[in-house]
Amino acid sequence: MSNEAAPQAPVQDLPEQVANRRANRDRIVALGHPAYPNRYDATHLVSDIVQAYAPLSHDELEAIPEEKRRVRVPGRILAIRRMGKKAVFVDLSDGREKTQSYLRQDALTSEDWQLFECLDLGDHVGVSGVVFRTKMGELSVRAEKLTFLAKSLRPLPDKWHGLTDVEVRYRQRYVDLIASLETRRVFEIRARLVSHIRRFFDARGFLEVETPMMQVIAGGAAARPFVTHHNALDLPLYLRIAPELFLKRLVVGGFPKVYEINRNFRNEGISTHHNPEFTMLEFYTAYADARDQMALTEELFRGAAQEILGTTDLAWGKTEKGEPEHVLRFGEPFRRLSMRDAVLEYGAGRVAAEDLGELATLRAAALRVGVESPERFGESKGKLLAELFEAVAEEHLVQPTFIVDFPAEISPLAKTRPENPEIADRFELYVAGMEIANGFCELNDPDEQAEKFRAQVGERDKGDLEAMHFDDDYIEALSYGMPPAAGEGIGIDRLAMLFTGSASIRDVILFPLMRPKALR
RNA sequence: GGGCCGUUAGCUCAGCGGUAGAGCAUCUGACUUUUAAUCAGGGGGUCCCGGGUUCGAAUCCCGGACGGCUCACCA
Repeated sequence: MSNEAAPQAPVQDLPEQVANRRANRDRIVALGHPAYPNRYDATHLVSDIVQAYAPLSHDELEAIPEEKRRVRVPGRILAIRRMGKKAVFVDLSDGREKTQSYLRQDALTSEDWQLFECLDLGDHVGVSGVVFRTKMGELSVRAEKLTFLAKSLRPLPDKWHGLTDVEVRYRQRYVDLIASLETRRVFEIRARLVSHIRRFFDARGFLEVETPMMQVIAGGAAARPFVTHHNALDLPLYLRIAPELFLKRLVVGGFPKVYEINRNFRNEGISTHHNPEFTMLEFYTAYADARDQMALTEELFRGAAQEILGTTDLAWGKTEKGEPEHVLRFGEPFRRLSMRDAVLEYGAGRVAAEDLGELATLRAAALRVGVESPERFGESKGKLLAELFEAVAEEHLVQPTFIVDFPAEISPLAKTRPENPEIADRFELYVAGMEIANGFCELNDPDEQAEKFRAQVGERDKGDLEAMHFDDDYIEALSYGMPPAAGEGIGIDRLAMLFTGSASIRDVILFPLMRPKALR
């Protein structure tokens, strides 16, 4: 903003309400008040007043000496109800709760009354006075002194309908937050979720770490990265698509339990389930396998729901009547289903067991369920099975379900089952038709890992932009010996969607990526 | 990227070929315990942008911008 000349429009050219507010700000300054003072000596926030005094009746309040219920409370003005020239009710908000203040001309100095005359909806003020109940029973602060705290130069959204323009809600989240308690609730729940996760892992002896977000090789997942450049080193760098390979280096280094909660960046499409930057929890447990991680995951989700929402039954979706379409039951054991069985169960009538054996029959089945040009997945039966799964089963996995027994071909960082080298010891958790978590027993044989990297490089040479690079340094790390370990990634944004009943990932990200409005 | 839908006052919306409207907000006036306060009156518009059709376009057609949903891709 500072590099462009932003000429201030003449007052007469401003929108009417902005011009009025600027004029009021000038008047306030003329009355001797700073327009934007540095501090206010508050005794209570609005919520503190509600908490402390709401339980008390009119008589109980009056029984308390006035000097014991004298407060100084700051807040944003959300409503002004004038009762003639000499009395007025002003609603004050701290963002969370509201309380009203009763201003009488004869209880204020004439200077303070003049100040009141210059106030607009949205301004911040401090009210000093005595807590009481009106004859309508409303908890109020009878103002004795008024302090100006900050001017709002723009009008707030409609007090009744709020802000419904989705675009403005995302672009100007601060306005959304002012206007919508529900939006505020979503982000409070998200914060409590992250906080719960930290406490959960800390309590179990996991060490929270931070690993590079800028990487020379963007590894640990199949995705296209963002590219950037370090000037002093003249070095191309990638924003990470996953922390995985660094976290496992730490397991090699002797931290048997580590976790990280941080941003990943993937240069791919945007949708109701995808934002280019998203928050991922990854955690690694030495000496554990996929089965152990699944148990830990159930425990984490169940405890979080109980603590944050007070129930393990989560409402999801809305019917036409406005009732929840589903109740996600986190209290019951999560179903476990092999990818193969999921395809057969949800593709019943379209896909049969004998289709899954040969390349040709897999391709035919894929075509039948709507996968376009299945030959683009090459000769990989594993990729075709995964495609079938996504086409046929994914959207139906509403209740928490672990999909297990992934094809080894699409799991280049995972160990295979001891009894079957074609099946990875891997799982993904699906809830509400979304992939929420992905975990597996980590491949720790450096030679086998090198082999799988080479196969990935082969895929990349054939044009798969999401195939992995060969990471020499990671192979070297493994060659020092990594204990058996299982790892897992959990998408925090999607989990927050489940916990808040949000249909779009943009509703749980404060500032989702938006295309710039216009380049001037 | 494809399809469908949306963009009108600060906000929420109506108007869909014939002089641009309502509620809230704003301004003026009445009211010293109201709470979506009430009552009376006034002001406020690049109808997203650019073309076209028409005597006449917010409205119809074409192109574009931004957004939502959805399909494709992904986590």
